[in-house]
Amino acid sequence: MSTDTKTALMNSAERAARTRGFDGFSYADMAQDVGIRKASIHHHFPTKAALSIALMRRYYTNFEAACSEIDATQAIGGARLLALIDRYRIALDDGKSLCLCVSFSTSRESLPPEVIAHISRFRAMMMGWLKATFKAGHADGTIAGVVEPTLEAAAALSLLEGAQLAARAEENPNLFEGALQLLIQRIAT
Amino acid sequence: MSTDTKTALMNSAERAARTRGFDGFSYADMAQDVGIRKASIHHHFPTKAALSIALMRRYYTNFEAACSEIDATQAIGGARLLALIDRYRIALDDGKSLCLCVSFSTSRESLPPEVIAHISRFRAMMMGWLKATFKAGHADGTIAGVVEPTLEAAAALSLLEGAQLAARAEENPNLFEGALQLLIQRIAT
DNA sequence: GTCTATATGTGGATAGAC
DNA sequence: GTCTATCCACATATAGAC
Repeated sequence: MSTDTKTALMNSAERAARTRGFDGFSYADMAQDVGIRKASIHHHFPTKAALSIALMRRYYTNFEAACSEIDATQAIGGARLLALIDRYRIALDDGKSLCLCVSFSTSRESLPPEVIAHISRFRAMMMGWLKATFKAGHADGTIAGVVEPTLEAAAALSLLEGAQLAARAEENPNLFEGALQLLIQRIAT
Repeated sequence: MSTDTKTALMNSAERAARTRGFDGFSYADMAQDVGIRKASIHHHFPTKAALSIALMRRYYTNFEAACSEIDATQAIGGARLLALIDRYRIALDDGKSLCLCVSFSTSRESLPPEVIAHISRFRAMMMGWLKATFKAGHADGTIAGVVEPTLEAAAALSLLEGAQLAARAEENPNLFEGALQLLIQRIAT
């Protein structure tokens, strides 16, 4: 099926983008990874800009679905926040990979406006989810010391992304844990 | 003087690396920026790897000096932390530029081992300085709620870098402010 | 130290056969 | 949908004149 090749290409590209940055991988890399010729990739993604848009779109959709699933499976604020932290931890892949958003932010100038817009949408979505989660955690008493949910959300998002970056910088997942310790300690289990 | 050209090249390269990433600029860009031919750059920096080492070295030295200067001019823990935050704010350049360390972390695979080692050294230096600063701020009562300085340092460093990234993602310095609000509120002035 | 000229590789992208 | 072949722009890097 042709869909399989397209998905395989996107998987390869996403992994590459998140480990080496958008400017750090080429069609040649994807071709070798997936096992087709690089010219064939253009049939699925005419330009690299188009590929970046598809990647960002899929990433957004998946992440939004993951947040919804957390809400559906976890009723408590603290548990929800822990689940999100866990997702960022897994995305880190032992210090080798970053959130696509983080990776794309550095390569900003190489990306089409549509991707930039999508990054904003992604961040807005995360901010909204985090704000609601801190509010819930404050209400049910499972997150300590919450005064202003909006400020908590902004700080938490930067902390999560910064912690990923720290771990990536030294390819050491322990740095992610260390950076998040204080936040995790505020959560009652 | 030849030193001036070399410095001009490093300034151009640092700016480019911090705004577009290490894979996002070329000798051609530097040549145009500084006003010499790209072949001439190789006289000062034989390879791009050598350039990256020189950039990281200088960045480390400058930042360490800045931290020392903060210690020399500010006696209070809270004031020191505010001064550091200010330095990160300035480095952000209205959402256009990142800490060299942050930018280099994403391009990890394109960099020589010596630069990777230097990034670790940079982070260790910052962690040490932050830990001492939180300790001082706790002792003199100018930073509220400090329990474990080491954890505070790890969280603060990730927060600072993540906040820069957030602001860079949307080229909006307000996001840096928003992410740091909670931390700043803990500082007595 | 800077230049022109050039080597050599690789980037993304296209044309057209199968 | 995938291939071979090819284009063109640009990357880092070198040789050698001035």
